[in-house]
Amino acid sequence: MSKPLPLLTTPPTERADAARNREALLSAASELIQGCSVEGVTMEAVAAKAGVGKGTVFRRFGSREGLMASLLDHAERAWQAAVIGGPAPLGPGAPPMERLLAFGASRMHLHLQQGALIDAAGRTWGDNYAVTGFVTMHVRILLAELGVEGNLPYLATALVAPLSLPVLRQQFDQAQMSEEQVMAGWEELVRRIVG
Amino acid sequence: MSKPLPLLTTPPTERADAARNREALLSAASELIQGCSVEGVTMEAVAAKAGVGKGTVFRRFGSREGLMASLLDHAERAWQAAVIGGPAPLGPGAPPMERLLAFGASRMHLHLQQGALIDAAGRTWGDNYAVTGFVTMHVRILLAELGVEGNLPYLATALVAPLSLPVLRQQFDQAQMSEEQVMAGWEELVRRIVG
DNA sequence: GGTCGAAACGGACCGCGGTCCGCTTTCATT
DNA sequence: AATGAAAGCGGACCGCGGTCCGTTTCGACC
Repeated sequence: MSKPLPLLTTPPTERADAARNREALLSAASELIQGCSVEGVTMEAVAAKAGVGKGTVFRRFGSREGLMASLLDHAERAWQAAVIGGPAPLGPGAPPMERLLAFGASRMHLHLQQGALIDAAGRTWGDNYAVTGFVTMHVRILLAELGVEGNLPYLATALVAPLSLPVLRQQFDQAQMSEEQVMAGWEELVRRIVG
Repeated sequence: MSKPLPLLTTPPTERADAARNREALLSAASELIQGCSVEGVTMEAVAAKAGVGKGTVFRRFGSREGLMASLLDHAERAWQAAVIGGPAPLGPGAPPMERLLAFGASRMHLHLQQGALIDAAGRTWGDNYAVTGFVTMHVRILLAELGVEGNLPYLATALVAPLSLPVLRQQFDQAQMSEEQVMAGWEELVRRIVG
């Protein structure tokens, strides 16, 4: 019996040992970050803790930024799953405006929680289309459900932009705002744009 | 005759040789960046071109990011001067809405022009209050002149956020937007917020 | 089970950012 | 002009991110 059409399964299959090492490295990195600060974690330390050579880490993740981005990816997937199929109001089921406000609060907290990791991942994460694309698309759909008319792609981007880490930092550290104040400001922005 | 109240002149005076070296280093860095890409310019190369030791560069600017931020500072000062006292509509004299739209276009172009430098300066630049503070304050004042009511500090931040480099990159590289499309989107955002 | 090509591995090696400390320069004071 | 102390200087040195290439391991096929 012929094997089931390789092209339909997983064309560029990852070797078993490679997959094992990827998991070991992600776990090792995760644990080391618990212990020290993110900046204090070196690639050599991660490799050692995972029991592999340094070259392997770079082969798997390309760079330090790539490794950090992979760690963020886990949290991001969980968050996206909560948006797509989790409990309301973040997930489906609540009215669009409630969902939108829940989205803003949730996204803000995610960015603050993962702040150090986001910094460490740099543009490898920031330019990740799977992230920015999903987020703006979600907002865009909610805006459509709210009956907003106009340039929805741009408006969605404009709503997401003030939730970015640099902006949040500026508001907390320089403008001395509290999380509640930031969320209140964002809600006002939303209501102005929705009209 | 006593010297003129040191506390009122320049308490932490910079020594003459130090000032000379600062200028030499900034010039050297500037010229090297013309020749190579920003990432290709090393601190040692800057030091060598300026005819000083490597330690001096770090003494003056603290870090590579600090040096890059100092380079950006020149362009930023010129831009702020144009906003404060340059020709309309960016400078004073034009109606607030015209000034605001000119501001957006000008700021966008500045970010795009200095993109590589902004990346290289990292948070040393991004957390610079003299920059974010000036920009949001300017927008805030224009919004006030336009009779906008509500949380002006937040609205100003929300208008500035979509002009940030990561957002612009996302729009150009991922969403395939042209500069005109981005500006049109921003203008629509402005009109919605101004009402 | 044996064979073979491709993929993965590991650690020596390199370049750059950043630090450190003994030496030199500046300049206020006399 | 002499002087003393603080500020500045320079380059050897360190650690980490990233590369390279000879060796090892996997797994597809016989």
